[in-house]
Amino acid sequence: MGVTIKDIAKHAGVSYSTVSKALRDSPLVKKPTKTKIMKIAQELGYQPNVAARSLVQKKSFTIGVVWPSVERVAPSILITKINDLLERKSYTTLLSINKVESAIATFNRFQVDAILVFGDNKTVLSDTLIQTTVPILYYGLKENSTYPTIDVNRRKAIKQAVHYLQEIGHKEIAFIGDLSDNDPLQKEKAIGFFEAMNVKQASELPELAIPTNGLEVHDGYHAAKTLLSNNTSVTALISGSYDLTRGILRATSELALHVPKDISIISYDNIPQADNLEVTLSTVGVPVSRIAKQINKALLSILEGHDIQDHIILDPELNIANSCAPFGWYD
Amino acid sequence: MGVTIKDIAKHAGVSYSTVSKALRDSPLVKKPTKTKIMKIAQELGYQPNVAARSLVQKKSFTIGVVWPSVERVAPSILITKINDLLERKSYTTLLSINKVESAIATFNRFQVDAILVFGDNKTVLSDTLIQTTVPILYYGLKENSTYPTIDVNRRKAIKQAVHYLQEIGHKEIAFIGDLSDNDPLQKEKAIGFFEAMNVKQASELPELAIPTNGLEVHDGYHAAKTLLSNNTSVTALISGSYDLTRGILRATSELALHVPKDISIISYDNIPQADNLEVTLSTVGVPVSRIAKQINKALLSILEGHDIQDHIILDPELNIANSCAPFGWYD
DNA sequence: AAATAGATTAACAACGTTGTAATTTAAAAT
DNA sequence: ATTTTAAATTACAACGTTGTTAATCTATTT
Repeated sequence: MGVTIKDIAKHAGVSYSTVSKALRDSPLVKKPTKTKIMKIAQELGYQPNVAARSLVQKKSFTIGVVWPSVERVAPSILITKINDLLERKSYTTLLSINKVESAIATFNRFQVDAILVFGDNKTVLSDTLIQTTVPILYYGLKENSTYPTIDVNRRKAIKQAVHYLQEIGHKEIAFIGDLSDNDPLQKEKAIGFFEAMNVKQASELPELAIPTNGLEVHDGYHAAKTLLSNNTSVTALISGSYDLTRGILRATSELALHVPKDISIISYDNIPQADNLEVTLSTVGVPVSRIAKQINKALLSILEGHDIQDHIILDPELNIANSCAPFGWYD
Repeated sequence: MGVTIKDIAKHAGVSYSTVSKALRDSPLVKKPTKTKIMKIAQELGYQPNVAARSLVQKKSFTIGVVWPSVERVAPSILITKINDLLERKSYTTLLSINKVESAIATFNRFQVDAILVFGDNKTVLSDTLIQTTVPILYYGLKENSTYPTIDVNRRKAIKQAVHYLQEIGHKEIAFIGDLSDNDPLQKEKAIGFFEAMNVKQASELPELAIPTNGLEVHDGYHAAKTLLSNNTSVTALISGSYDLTRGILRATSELALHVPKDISIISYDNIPQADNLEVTLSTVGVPVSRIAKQINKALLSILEGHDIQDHIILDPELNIANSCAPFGWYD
């Protein structure tokens, strides 16, 4: 069925080992023969057989990505970027949406050169449970992994937001986000808020820590609407996610509140601005592009056989745009 | 590095070909030896090498899925289901998020047994452009593919919706959806509406064909709000997508309109009900589970070497729940 | 006890590729 | 013209697995 180097060899009247070398652009074969062989390969539509190649080379130039939760949007932007970055180094990425263990087993059988696991804040990745000869990199909650891991400091991000707002004079700062104990990822953000506000838990800030039922646009809308209809003393708002923020902005516009004149808003976020909202958002978080670069770097370092630092926690950055104003600025 | 059958052979004191047979559960090897070998394989953590196996068998028990638009939610539900279905037949699916051509090339090199391409209503899949020895199945707009294809009859779906509403007495039926020419997928739905209403284009139904700017929740909300605030003669609504419907329902609830008392709503849809909305939605469309089954069937048939019917267009079905009431029912 | 059939196991080529060693060819130096 | 040296090509083993064929072993039958 498929065209092999032997077929090319016959057509070119050379040995198949010459063909192999020619196609890999080895200096061991003369230019003219090389070009002749290349041309024939082209014409025959030759595709190198990965199975055969990786069998002898023990390398497949492929990265396996374990991605158990296809539905989430944020990681898909990340994976796209990483894919692009790796492609430039002539690596191919292959995704599996199976359960972590079975995905890792599959990738082992396929002899991928490295495995990148996207953690979904539930699955714990412990080296005692997993059998792999392929190096693994984990992107997700550091607490969930005993492998080299890249994580994001969400707690610090929200703290930064609080401090920034305080610096520009705000006192009554509210946080809208998932305050439940279910999602450790979201919880980190809440803790960041509590710590920055010098309290231990939500109950100490009943009017400033606003819980949502979920992370959808509507949840933000709802929370903001109830908050802003009741408590008018709040001058600044921190949103736990981009979607929540979109809902919040819809609420403010319905209530005829101007951002940042009537209220300052800063959003947790690490995805590039998708919509064109009325205001450009001030945000805090680690930009996806930086996460992608970091993962890429770690991956390449692993591929070169280096041992990498076990846990890398990325520091968030403050991105000041137009959705915050100093307290009293418009008075 | 990895454990091979030769390692197992040494430990067991048998030849490696016996090990191979034992692991494949061949009747050519005795029970006791078989179990002994199995046990040793277990202990050593043996993982069969796909490269070697597929090299000799010319089969990899793997399906390559080309998935250029990771972000979209609908296909991810589908891919998950297909993955599950194939897993039962001991096939593994591997996704690529690269461009169609390069993804197909990759999968050819990997010698996958079949390729499933998810069309994203832009990319055309023409066999004159693509080089592959691996059979391809296309899921997407039939117009975009010269390969065996599975598509969904969106036009018919909307027609069904109109007819159903007419049957239960409605006359003033509006359609909320993307009416632009950009997205051929959405356009099919609009055409379905026009045909069922016996007109040629949107301009003939200025008050019933309501265009949206996009397909997000908010777009549905906006369209419904303007429509229902102005034209009160409309008694039934067809929504072009599930997200739009969610927006529409928010609008009706804000306008204190009761569904289905004040207005009947039927939604185009082929995803399982995600949210628990106030009413259970009457929908029309091909259920994902059926699409998944169909794709699975086609795939398996291809894998067995059968030639399959070139284009399969799935017929939508009407799913009657509680969001529609006969005209005048509550009078 | 010898012959024979049947059941197990072992040997080995093959899959398509690469890297190394061996060979041939061409060029340079005598 | 012959040897030496370098360049270009070829031969061949190896990667880990499977399927086929050959070689053992073990009962059975005579």
